Amino acid sequence: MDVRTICLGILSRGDATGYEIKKLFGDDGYQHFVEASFGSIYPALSRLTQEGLVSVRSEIQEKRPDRKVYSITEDGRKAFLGSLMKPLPEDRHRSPFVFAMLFSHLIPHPRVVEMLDTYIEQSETKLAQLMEPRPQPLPEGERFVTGFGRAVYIAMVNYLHQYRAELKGDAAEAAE
Amino acid sequence: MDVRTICLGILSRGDATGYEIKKLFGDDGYQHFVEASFGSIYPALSRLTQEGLVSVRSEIQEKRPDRKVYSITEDGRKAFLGSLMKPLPEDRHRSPFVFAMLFSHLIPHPRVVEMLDTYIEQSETKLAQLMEPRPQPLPEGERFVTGFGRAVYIAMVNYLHQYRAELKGDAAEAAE
DNA sequence: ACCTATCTATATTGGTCCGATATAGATCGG
DNA sequence: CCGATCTATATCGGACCAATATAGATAGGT
Repeated sequence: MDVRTICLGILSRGDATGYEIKKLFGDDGYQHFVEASFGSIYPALSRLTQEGLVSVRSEIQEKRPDRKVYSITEDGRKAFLGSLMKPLPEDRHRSPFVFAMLFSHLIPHPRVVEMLDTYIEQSETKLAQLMEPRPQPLPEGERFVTGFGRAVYIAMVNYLHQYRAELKGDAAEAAE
Repeated sequence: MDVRTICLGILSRGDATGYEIKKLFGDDGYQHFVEASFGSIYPALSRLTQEGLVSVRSEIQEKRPDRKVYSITEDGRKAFLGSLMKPLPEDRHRSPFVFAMLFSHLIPHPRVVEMLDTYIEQSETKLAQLMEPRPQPLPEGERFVTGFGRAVYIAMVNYLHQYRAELKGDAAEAAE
């Protein structure tokens, strides 16, 4: 899903600046399933403005740089809805960690354990974010996304701990 | 993880052509956690050859176009191992489907069900690929990767079915 | 015999994306 | 006063990819 469509989706839920959109990809936002950088957000907003799918107004701020607030237009809502009605692009998963584990036989054992421990910590952090209580009732879409994310990360973390325990056993055996 | 490092990893397991490397990202290869296109594989192989990290030989084929077979060099092995010893880039997950579900309240119910059914089918296909029996014993790295992938996809598919059943209940209620 | 689909094989292109960088406005703790 | 961090907009060079190009096949249907 391209960055312009993602921006339209976000703006359909409320006005925002480029900086605010980027922050939504942070710790308690959409980071588990979409992301974009400043390098693509600002050009996307410019293009959407040119296409008439969003409008923009400047706000002067005291003590802070001025900000540009973007709003979705009626054409923008239609375009976004249209993109949801078309076949969706496939998911993409990239995991340097999982790829690296394929070569664990080439890596000194302590480094393998370190990689695994780092990945476990990162995964537990993300799961903790997903498990934080949210005001109820959740909108239906968010109920799905939260439940889905929790289910996947719980399975990940469980498997990682189980595998880690097996490594510990191996290390103990190796130490004998 | 950049495409050159991925290519080095793949070539550390055996010689291959650019076309063969691309095929490894297909159905029963690495697709669940890394991928690359021809648009990046061929330039990466060229660059690695220039850097002396791989070598290349041409093979004439009857009835088929000639092929270029790449082999990793000793420098290439060291470079690859070096990249595994450094902190790994973070995972990236992009799910247009999950993002779209956030807006399910804007989408006609039949389309939501269709999206969900399509995603369930795709996920079940990938799980079936992961569940196919493999010659035992698996190398340690592959044992982790296969187990991890299975754990994650089983959780996904279970949650998707459970959520789908809830939708069915909603639809039945709506039909009354 | 021809056409379409699919495979084998290498390679490039234009557009998208991103990490880094640039510029400019702050607060806060040491 | 300095470094870390936040707020805020924006661009750039390099990496990546879907599509395309070119060229070699097989196989099934009409």
